[in-house]
Amino acid sequence: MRAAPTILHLDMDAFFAAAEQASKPSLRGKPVVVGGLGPRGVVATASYEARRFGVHSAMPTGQARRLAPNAAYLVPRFAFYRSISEQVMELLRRLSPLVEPLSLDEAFVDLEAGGVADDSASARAAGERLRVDILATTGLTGSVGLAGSKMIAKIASEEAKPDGLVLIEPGTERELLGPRSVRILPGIGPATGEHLRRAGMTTVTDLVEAGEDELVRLLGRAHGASLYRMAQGYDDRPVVAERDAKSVSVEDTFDVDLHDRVRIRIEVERLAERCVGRLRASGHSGRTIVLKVRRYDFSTLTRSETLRGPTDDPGVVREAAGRLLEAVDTTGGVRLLGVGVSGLADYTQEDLFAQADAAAAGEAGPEAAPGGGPEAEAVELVEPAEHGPVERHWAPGNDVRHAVYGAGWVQGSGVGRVTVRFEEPWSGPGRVRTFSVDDPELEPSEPLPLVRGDAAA
DNA sequence: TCTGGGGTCCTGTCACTG
DNA sequence: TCTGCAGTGACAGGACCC
Repeated sequence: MRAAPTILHLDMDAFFAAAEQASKPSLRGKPVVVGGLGPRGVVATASYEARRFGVHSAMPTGQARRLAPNAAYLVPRFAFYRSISEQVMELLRRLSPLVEPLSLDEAFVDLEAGGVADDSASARAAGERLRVDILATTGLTGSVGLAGSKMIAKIASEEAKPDGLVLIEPGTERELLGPRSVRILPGIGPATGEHLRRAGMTTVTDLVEAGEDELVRLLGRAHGASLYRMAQGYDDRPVVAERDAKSVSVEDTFDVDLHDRVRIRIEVERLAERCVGRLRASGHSGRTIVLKVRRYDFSTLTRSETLRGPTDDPGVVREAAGRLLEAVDTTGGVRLLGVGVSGLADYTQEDLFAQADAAAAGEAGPEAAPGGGPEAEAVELVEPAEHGPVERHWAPGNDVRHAVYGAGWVQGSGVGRVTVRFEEPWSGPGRVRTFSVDDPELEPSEPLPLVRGDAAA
């Protein structure tokens, strides 16, 4: 808790949908839904126009289509959003060296560490300047909350949405929180909210009046105690710039439940390979292998196995995941499979053996030959090469370039045809044309920048 | 057309160990 | 030698967040 509003929380407005609208002029002002488009997809982000129809995040896409049948439905383009996010985070780092990203579209900034004067006017000026810079750099809007703690700054940015700034003066937290629903506090989701409601607590004031002992009795030691503090407006969690990853995992939900045991085994092995790919890319190895299975009835179980030492060997992870699968009953069908690795280290058991060998042979210590030699090569993950004619996949929303008509994006595809709208972020709404899916003049392409730079002008 | 994907943290239980 | 206890690590599940 600080006596000055020096914690800033930035939340980009409807980020994925807004990025798509900025990149596709014909979608501006229209309902846009970004998410999984398969039979089991869910909405990642809905534009404010789509929210007016009742569409919101985490809603099944099928339900969204019933509510907003005329909205544009697009698959997420994470690489594109990441590139915009990096620009935004760079602007935040100009404000302060202490920036804590929470996701692609959200971050905390410690203004005190950035030398911003600790008065409300200075904080507000820094926040407003940031919003202007974000709009100029990315063409997108973000909402800013300023307060003396992370919790209140986050609540403030929620109040500020869309495209606004709210500053909450330190000292006024309790009166702000008191009448609100308990759900406003971080860590209270649907289950805890219902638990508290059954105990007769619906507002933050109810929590304060119940007292710490009662909350601990209801919710457990850690959760109860921290909730009691939060309900009183106390939150002294610092802004933390660097966070070490604790686990790496991949999972897939299948369009249709899997029943065939052989197929399930193959999918688990594929997931294990993908997981190790991610693990290696992050420069880690891990000791505990976790298999996740969601069954036909949505019940989820996990099985884990801890190895003697950390590994990043795809064969070892594949075999461990396979062993864990042996112990799982999959009759009835499986809708999701996942493989994860936790207990992360930045070395492997093999490294230790290599070090021991080197020591035994009287060689130099572990600092020798950094990144060189055959070990470094072994860490390279080789993607399986695609050979022969590959069927191109024209996902809705993806960028393309046509030899004659230029830059555009896929509006839809099916029965051997792909429909493309030709427009650029800085053009007006463009025209639509339809091609054969194997038209040689049509190519997938990289996203264009949202704001036209000098080079592009 | 019910319910994604990638994480974090906490709790209870059980086995092992000194 | 037996027993009880406390501490610890592994494991499984649940809740939450974006």
